[in-house]
Amino acid sequence: MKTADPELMRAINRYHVIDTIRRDGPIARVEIAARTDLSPASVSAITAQLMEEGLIDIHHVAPGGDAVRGRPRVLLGLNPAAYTVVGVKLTAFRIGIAVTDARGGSLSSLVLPIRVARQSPEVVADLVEDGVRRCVADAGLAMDRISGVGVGLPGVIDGIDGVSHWSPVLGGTPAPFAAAVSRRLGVPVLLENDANLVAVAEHWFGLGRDQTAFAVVTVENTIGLGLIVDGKLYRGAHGIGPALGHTRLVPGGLPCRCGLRGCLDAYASDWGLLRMAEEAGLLPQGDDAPDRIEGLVQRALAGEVAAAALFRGAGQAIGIAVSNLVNLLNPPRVILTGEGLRAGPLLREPLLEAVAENMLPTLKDGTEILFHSWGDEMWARGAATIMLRRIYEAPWNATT
Amino acid sequence: MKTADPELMRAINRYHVIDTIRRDGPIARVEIAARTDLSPASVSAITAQLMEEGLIDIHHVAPGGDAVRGRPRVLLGLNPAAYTVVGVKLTAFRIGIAVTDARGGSLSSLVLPIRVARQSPEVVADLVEDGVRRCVADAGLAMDRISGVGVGLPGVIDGIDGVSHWSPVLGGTPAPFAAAVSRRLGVPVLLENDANLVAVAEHWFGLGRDQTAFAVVTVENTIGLGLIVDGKLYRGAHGIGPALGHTRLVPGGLPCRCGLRGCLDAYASDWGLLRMAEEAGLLPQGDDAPDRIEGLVQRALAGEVAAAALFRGAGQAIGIAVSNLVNLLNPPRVILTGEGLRAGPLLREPLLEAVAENMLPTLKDGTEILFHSWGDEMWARGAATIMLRRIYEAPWNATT
DNA sequence: CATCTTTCTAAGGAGCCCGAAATAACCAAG
DNA sequence: CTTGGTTATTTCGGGCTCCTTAGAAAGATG
Repeated sequence: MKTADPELMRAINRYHVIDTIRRDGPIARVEIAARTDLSPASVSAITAQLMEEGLIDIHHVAPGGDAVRGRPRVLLGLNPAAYTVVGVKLTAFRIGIAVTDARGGSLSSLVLPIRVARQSPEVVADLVEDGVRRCVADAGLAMDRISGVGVGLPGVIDGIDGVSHWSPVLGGTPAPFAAAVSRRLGVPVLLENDANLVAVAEHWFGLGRDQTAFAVVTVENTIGLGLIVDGKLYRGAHGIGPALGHTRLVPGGLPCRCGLRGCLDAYASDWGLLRMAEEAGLLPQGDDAPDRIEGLVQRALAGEVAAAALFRGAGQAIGIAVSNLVNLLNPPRVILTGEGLRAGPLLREPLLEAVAENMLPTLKDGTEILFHSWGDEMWARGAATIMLRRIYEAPWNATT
Repeated sequence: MKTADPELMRAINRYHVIDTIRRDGPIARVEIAARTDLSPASVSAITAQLMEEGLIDIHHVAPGGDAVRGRPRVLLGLNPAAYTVVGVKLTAFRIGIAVTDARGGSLSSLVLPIRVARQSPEVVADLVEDGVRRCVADAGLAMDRISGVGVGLPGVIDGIDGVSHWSPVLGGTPAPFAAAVSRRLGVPVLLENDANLVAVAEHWFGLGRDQTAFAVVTVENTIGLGLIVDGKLYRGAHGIGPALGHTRLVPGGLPCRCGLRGCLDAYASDWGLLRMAEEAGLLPQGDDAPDRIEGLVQRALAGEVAAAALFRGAGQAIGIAVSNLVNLLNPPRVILTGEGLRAGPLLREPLLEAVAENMLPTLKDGTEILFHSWGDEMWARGAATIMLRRIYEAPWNATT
């Protein structure tokens, strides 16, 4: 057990300072002191050390608060150049890679349109290695400038040990993927469920910046869930995070990849939509090429009734799952995101209706449901963020 | 924001010491020092203060650890007499009251067999007042010896502000019940969802003593859920805890008290069982007197097929909900408890089958499902515990 | 140049932790 | 009964960080 010694005290105050700078952008020392209740003297000492380490830097000098007189405030901000990290996102169809700075800004990016799911984890690790080396070179950097790699992928992922227990991308056998990639690249690698990754990114850079607890639902090839509780990523047993896609929605319903029946995934994920479309004769049997789901979306948006019904059903299913989530856990905010929202209002409206219909009336006032559409850069931030978390991690986690 | 100063440091270490004493029973100072990594000097100082405050006391003197030589260890334990609190449990049929000491030991108890649900919150507060005064007198104490009252009841309860937003006991209009009782008795009153209360009690005194995260499912007049995450009670928005009873199990299924359809409560709570029994012609229409559900249990245990089917169905429904909970949140341990388990194996077996059938195979190894049957004294401990939590609360919650 | 605000530096004081030494309590052998 | 060995607990001094206060330096305005 970590005891509380002066070192921890320093670490806590240091964390408060960094966190304030992160949250409230470029900010003057006096202002930090006011918000953290630390004395200006302490803030000065801490920021001096942070600057020496390169974690923060001087953004610019601005005239004082209300009055324009007096010595101008020196605004401090996170130093983008403090760390360079690589974000990797694995989906069934592609490997996305981006090199980002410490603020989540993208230095270079790369997409490998590869059907990852048919390859063994060792092969995937090889592909990731090649892609990362390429992308780092594109950014004009050497590998030794990279502080770490964050890999996000759907499935049951042990983010602490870096093991994929079950994933549509890496298969059903436990794969120590983080170690595999780390061995190849010679830098630390963190593996994380993609929804967790998004949750952390939302917490640092997105709609969760000012929140201490919220839920993120990702709608993609699978339906994922990330939870921030008490400002920290929620993990269940053994480092495995939460999952929404395999809640039983319809007992004895459609079969799902996981071997169970009636999962949300079978009704609302890309995978499930394709299965249902095949079943309904809308699509021929086939593999899961990315253009198939795109085609289905286009047909639905163009007004094809049967296709539209699928997306409406998916929206409703997600809506029920979200309302269950709200009834169960009552998070103050739920952020919906992911490529699966591409069907737009077609999916969104039945989703919101189902939420309204199934949420306990008592909870309606206290819960926000938000949509957040991301560009490609945002998941890279997410992957980058899980590296940053290592650096900035709140110290009192360590006390138990 | 609370800054980290020496005071916080002390508070953290003090908490670690108390927590170690709580967990590992009567324990010597050297042993505390070993487990907390604090120096013997610090442990000595902290325990001296705790003894002065009366929170802990000397249990007895035992010969040293392995060898019998040397100065004997002085074993320290929580002092039962440190605080006296009253636990109150409200259900639809009765008010249970117990006076307990700081270790959860019962000094006196009382059950008022009153159908609480038909009375207004103000009347219920009057009844609680009378019962508490009686029970405290029975214990041979004066009211000014009581440090506080903890009230547990089912429903959507804001445990921070002490407001019942929706409850089968206090109705659907927000009722500031904690304030109402506190005004009458002149002592602090905490209101809490009964499942939260049980979760905290399990954490302090029961099957969650050694755990830092687990879930408690209570099966009674309603199905409740309490979550301990990171050693703390999980609360959603606005102090309202989680709830399992109103997850949608069967879309468009049986109507539930909450106004929705297909809730778990409609299938597995006492309330739902009675409704289904009436529907099936097993029972005449009637109110919810406690003997009705008891009668139904007896008939089922005696072999009446239709009645038994109801309980099997309830077990299955709970099993699905629990597996959803596990698939969703993956808590390392789930503790099932409550009077609703009175049907025994009749309910338990289909429940465990449904869990086995619906849980993601990957999670099976990491999740324990336990049953914990309580006597009446245990909920009183629960109610008492929420007072204790005030006293012992982990200090680093305060830093954000 | 006077004024004003921010930032830095320095000194004094308080609380905590830790290590070392002292003390306490008991056992066991002589 | 005494004395030495052994382990637990307490006491004490040094060192760390924090806070406050005060003052000086920096940088801008008027």
